[in-house]
Amino acid sequence: MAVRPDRSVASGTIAWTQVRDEIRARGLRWTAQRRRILEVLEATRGHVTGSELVERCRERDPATTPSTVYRTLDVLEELGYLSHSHSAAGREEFHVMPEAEHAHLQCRVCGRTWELDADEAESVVDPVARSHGFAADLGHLTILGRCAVCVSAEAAEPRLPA
Amino acid sequence: MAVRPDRSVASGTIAWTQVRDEIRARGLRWTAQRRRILEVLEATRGHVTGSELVERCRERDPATTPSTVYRTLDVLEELGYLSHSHSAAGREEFHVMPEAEHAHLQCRVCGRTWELDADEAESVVDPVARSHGFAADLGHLTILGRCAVCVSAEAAEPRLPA
DNA sequence: CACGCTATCGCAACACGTAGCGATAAGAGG
DNA sequence: CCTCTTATCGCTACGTGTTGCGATAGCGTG
Ligand SMILES: [Mn+2]
Ligand SMILES: [Mn+2]
Ligand SMILES: [Zn+2]
Ligand SMILES: [Zn+2]
Repeated sequence: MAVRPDRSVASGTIAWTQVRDEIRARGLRWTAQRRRILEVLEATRGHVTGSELVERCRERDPATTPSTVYRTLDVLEELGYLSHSHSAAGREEFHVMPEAEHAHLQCRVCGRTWELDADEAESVVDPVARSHGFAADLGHLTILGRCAVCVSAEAAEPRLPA
Repeated sequence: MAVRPDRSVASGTIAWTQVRDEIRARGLRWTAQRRRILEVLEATRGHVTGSELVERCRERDPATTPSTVYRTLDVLEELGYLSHSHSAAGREEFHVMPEAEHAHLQCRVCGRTWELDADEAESVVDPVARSHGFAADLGHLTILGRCAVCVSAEAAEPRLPA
């Protein structure tokens, strides 16, 4: 559904003049609120939650309303400028224009996360593509579990050392 | 972390006398509220959200409090009698004593879900086990995407038929 | 530039959980 | 059966989003 437009800028950076034009071209409207959200996104790297973005918008304009921010994030995701996955807690985490689609690994013990590049993510979902004809949304995928470090820490300390 | 005790009952059924005994053995307490939640779970098949369980408890006792239900669900999951994954919307979905650990496929277009048996789920997470030493939590895994039916429907109807 | 359509806004109410707190009661021990 | 410890309860307030609605304001058109 989400269309990913071509981009002429460095990866990880939103070309906001392009966003503005595309929004207008679709009969949507370029508003001060949307421009502000885009500014915040421009200054954002990596993963962010919606409430973090609301907070950052409020730093620039205390009058910022959460519903406006969340609705704009929906629009931008629909247009392909954002994607999201879910943290272990189930909360949405937005990715600002990831240079390439990637999936995630998150350790439920230490909380650290890793990104799986497109190739590796592809090899993960290959079995379901073959057996079910299922077209997985790689960017949405987060695999929860225990990382190598935490697994071996558990093995070393099977019970509380009395 | 969650310990999965041996069970002598049919799969998909909670042996609530065993839950009671295990709760007491751990210094926890067997209360009327917990018994009621167990009764509701006994009558439940497949996947359920927390709010659905609150609602079903209220049918039996209108005085049911959400926080009590959610806290009990946490306890039962800790003890290994429940597991949860997340729907496309990110909400928790509980599985009552699944006969075997299984992962999920969910179509974001039609909403249907499929269960991946343990073998298939294993083959999905095998690449990350090999390359990262990552021990994935299969029961928590939901792969979102488009099912075979919806993919071919899209291909057949590339644009709105004018 | 003024007009009109309607997308978007802010607000208030709601939904779903979570967390802290003082009161209650489970249940172990005598 | 009484006592004591403390796990659990219900309550309230909070956090994070979502939704419906009436008012506002983009922006395409003449
Ligand atoms: Mn979860
Ligand atoms: Mn999602
Ligand atoms: Zn870890
Ligand atoms: Zn489908």
